[in-house]
Amino acid sequence: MTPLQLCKCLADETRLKIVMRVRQHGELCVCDLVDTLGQPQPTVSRHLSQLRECGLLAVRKDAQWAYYRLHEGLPAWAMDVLEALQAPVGKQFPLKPDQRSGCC
Amino acid sequence: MTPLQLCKCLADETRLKIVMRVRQHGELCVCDLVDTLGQPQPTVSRHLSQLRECGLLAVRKDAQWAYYRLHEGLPAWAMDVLEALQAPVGKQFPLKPDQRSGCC
DNA sequence: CCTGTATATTCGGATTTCCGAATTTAATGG
DNA sequence: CCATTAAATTCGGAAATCCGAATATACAGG
Repeated sequence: MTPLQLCKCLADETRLKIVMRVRQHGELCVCDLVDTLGQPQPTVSRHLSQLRECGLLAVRKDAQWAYYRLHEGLPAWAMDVLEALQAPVGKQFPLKPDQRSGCC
Repeated sequence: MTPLQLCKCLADETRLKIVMRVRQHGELCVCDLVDTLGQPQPTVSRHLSQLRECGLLAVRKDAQWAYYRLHEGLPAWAMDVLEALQAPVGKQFPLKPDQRSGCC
């Protein structure tokens, strides 16, 4: 995970939103992301694959659902970047439990 | 300057290097950047224009030279992002005064 | 003026990135 | 089995990005 790779991962609106929201919630399933992002499921899934392959996100699969989280092995500087980016964007999307899609 | 815009600015190897080096030195002229980046002058100039237009860099022109610096009006969270990114990349390019190109 | 140096801009094409549509895989429950 | 739901993948084309080459602009010094 180089700084350039991280920046490229975050240089797309959908991916940036995904990472920020996953960071806020600790763990999110794909259907929650699809609902709140308003983007078609294949699009979200493609971006998730990308974020997984570059080591930014990790998955946990439970039955038919997939739960994404920040990868534990992320270096400290990367976590610092995400924290700094959350300041202006993150606060705007506080997702209360009762606003969840409830799909899973 | 939104987080997405910042990430896009930094999602290119040349631009990332430019910003990190400018941040380290406070101010750098174009010819210094051209020399140390090993990229053709039009390429560097194009990236500098981009970074200027999005508000990341500011210019000071003195005679035939142009000196670039981080824009003073950058929000705190953006400065934090740059600081976090400097940890892994920045330390690798400490440019001592006697390693300057000396062109200006 | 004329030359040389520093920087910026333009233009076309090549490459990369992104997305829509359709399909596939996998797991669950009847 | 079959239908349904969640998620991933594939494919082709559209759109955005990047770069090389050439040119333009601006300034300094003779």
